[in-house]
Amino acid sequence: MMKSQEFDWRSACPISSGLDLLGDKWSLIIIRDLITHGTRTYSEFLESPEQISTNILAERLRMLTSMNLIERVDPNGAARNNAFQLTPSGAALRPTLEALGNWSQKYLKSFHPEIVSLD
Amino acid sequence: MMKSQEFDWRSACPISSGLDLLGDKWSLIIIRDLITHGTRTYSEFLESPEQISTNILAERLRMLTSMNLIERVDPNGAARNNAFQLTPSGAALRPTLEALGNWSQKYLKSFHPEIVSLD
DNA sequence: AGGCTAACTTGTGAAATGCAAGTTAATACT
DNA sequence: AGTATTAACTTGCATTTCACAAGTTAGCCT
Repeated sequence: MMKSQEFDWRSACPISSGLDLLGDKWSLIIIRDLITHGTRTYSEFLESPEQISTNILAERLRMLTSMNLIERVDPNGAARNNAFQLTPSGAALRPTLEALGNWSQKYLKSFHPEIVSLD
Repeated sequence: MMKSQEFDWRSACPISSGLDLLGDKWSLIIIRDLITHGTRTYSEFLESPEQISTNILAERLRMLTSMNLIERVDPNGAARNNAFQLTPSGAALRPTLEALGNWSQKYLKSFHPEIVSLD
């Protein structure tokens, strides 16, 4: 188990620091789902086509919450049906995800023909 | 060993597809070094403060080359002192990295006080 | 109050990563 | 020309992360 406040940053570079936090296959998928849908419950995240597994989802939700990128819609409510939403700092990742999505559309089509366009 | 042409894409979403390729701790560090320095040899990559290990570096250079994001400066030359450079599609990742760097600077300072500003 | 189900946790095997050492071949030196 | 040096890797093994399946807990509904 990892307490996210005590991260091991590889360097002082902002890009590498961003990757220290979000440079894995799942964290930004969670952010994407929240940008797309506004709020999302635990089981709604599981329905995304990428098929995250339950332990990874739980751990990422914990870490994203501890880094204040996401929060419960009802902070004091019980977990059941208590969706997550982006905080301002999580929502501020939108330009990064848009840039990545645009890049992928443009340059991955030849490797991945089924890739869809963003609207 | 992985032949990058036969990637397992998790979905048709451009964001998840970008992360399938680049969503790890090292690929975008290599791209960053090339954006910053123009060209970089194998041993120059090893000097970056993040300290990639040699096997991971070799594998990532292979896969980024196979996906046409980077290339040798001298495509027909021997490996020794034959630096890498970005192709147009690799260079097109610049806006994504800038967006990520800007985000990190703004929102990670409280967790990582030593983080430096981009110029 | 009993059953259902959302939100997890736990256990175990597989894969990715990190670390140290070894190999190869091009260049530099004498 | 022969030898030493070193850049660019590869290999083997320990460690960490991840995936998959199953189990647990606690709200909610009737």
